[in-house]
Amino acid sequence: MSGSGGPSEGTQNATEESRDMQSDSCCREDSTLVTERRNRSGIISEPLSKSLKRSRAISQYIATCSAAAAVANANANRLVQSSIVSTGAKPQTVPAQHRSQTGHSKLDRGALVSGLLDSPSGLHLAQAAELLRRAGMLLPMGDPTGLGVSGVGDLETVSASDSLGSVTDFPLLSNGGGSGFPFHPGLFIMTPAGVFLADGALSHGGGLTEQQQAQSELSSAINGNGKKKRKRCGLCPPCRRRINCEQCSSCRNRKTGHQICKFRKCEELKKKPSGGLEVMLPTGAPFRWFQ
DNA sequence: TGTAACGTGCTA
DNA sequence: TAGCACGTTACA
Repeated sequence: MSGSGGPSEGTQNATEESRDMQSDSCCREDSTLVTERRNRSGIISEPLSKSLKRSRAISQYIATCSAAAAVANANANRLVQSSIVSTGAKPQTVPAQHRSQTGHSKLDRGALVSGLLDSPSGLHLAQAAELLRRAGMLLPMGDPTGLGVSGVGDLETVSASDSLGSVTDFPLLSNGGGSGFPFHPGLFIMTPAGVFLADGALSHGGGLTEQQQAQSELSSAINGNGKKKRKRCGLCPPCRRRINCEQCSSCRNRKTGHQICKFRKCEELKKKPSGGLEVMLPTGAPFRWFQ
């Protein structure tokens, strides 16, 4: 709005920034870039520089970086397909191109698992998984990527028996072979802030302290009436970016704008909180839990 | 207590 | 509808 740099400059900055973002957050942890000012969070305030001259559109950047998540999703597909069967959604095959260009092997296990949980629909599957993990309730170790799909929406307690007829609608939730998810869907409470465990769920296992912690977060989310501040997903390319461009309006107006650098703005937070129960499957197909 | 950053209303 | 400004929240 200030137009200090002129429109064309802003565009170029964006593309240059994007190029940098690609190399910075996607495939490497290049410490050579981080010689600039850092805040205590490790965020670098770095003016756009010559290092950004080889650039590409942010959309390209995002597409490329999303490949890492795509690979993770591909792994998850096998597991999610059983759910897809009940929804009619058609699985997609991740292009081999994505597999070859990701270089995501540097991602640690946690990030990979989180990637599997990441939902482009703005839902907080990663948060839900974290809560589950804390409560010692995540899927058996034999299959760390064995994740069910879950959806969030307005504050709502979900009863699978009421809405779905039976747990068989959730193949991954079936405890039949000992590798399924051992909890009834009705034990979950879905809120705009994420998926949480309902009271009874925590009595099934896990350390008491962590149960209480998860329960506390549950209460917090509920008492907040869904108004609780959303947090950055930490998984999307912008979130993984650690450099403030110092050029965008948010950076320039940081003191008054109180906004994060536009290039670091979480993709999930850009979206409006979902009001429905629709989630995006790793296959890219929308999936509505109920209705 | 300071900083970072989300939510939201206002304005162009 | 996007961007800005301000209030507010979260966290170290």
